[in-house]
Amino acid sequence: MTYQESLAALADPTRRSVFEAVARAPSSVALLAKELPVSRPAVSQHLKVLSGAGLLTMRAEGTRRIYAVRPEGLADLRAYLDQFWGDVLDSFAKEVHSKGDSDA
Amino acid sequence: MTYQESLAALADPTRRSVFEAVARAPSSVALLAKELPVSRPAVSQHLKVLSGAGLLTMRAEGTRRIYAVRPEGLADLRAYLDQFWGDVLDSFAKEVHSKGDSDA
DNA sequence: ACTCACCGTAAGTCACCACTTACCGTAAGT
DNA sequence: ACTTACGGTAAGTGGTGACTTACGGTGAGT
Repeated sequence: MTYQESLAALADPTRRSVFEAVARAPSSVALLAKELPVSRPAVSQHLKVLSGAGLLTMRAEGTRRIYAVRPEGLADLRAYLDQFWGDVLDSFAKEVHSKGDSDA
Repeated sequence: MTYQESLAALADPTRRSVFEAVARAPSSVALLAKELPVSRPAVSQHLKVLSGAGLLTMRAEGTRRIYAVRPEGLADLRAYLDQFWGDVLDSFAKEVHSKGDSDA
């Protein structure tokens, strides 16, 4: 149901980098900010968006917040894309019928 | 390789509506503009972006341009998402090892 | 040849968003 | 108790992009 937010979240290059880094290995905010060309608050904001889209989960560890990928978020997005396969195949079938003559 | 553009293209709600309409059935620009709450030029611009991302194909039919979904574009996006499953599973494995004690 | 429908592009405007600096709260170390 | 590291939020700014109207160019019908 949140595939819209997921798409919007992953559309931004920097935010996608954040997501990819977390996917490689769960990490803290400061650590992510160190390996990315943006400030720590920027990373924090991106993590908020990604979490809001259901793509990440957060776990507190002292003052650190460890972010990790939430597989269900990825699954939702995949399901949205897969939904089109049927439509596309139908469209192709109709195309063939309206143009081709190999009816039977 | 164009999954970045595909994500950016599908991130916009209106443009996603255009894509979904085309997925239901290949259509012309004017026809799409009729069923959407935006002007014809806006639709035309969206179609340009979607085509540029490799998500749509175009076929001329007189003065009409019939747009249809390009399955490979969808496949590329799916492949990008699937790429993370391995990473996520690895992360989980490491998480278990660093926290759990059921080693053997 | 004229007209009409279809469509892409140019130019301009407005809203949104990614980023920064500054600030404040909180948990751990000494 | 003090200091230090960590991180979320507020406020302000610049750039990008989605939309509009206006225009030009092309193919089909008469």
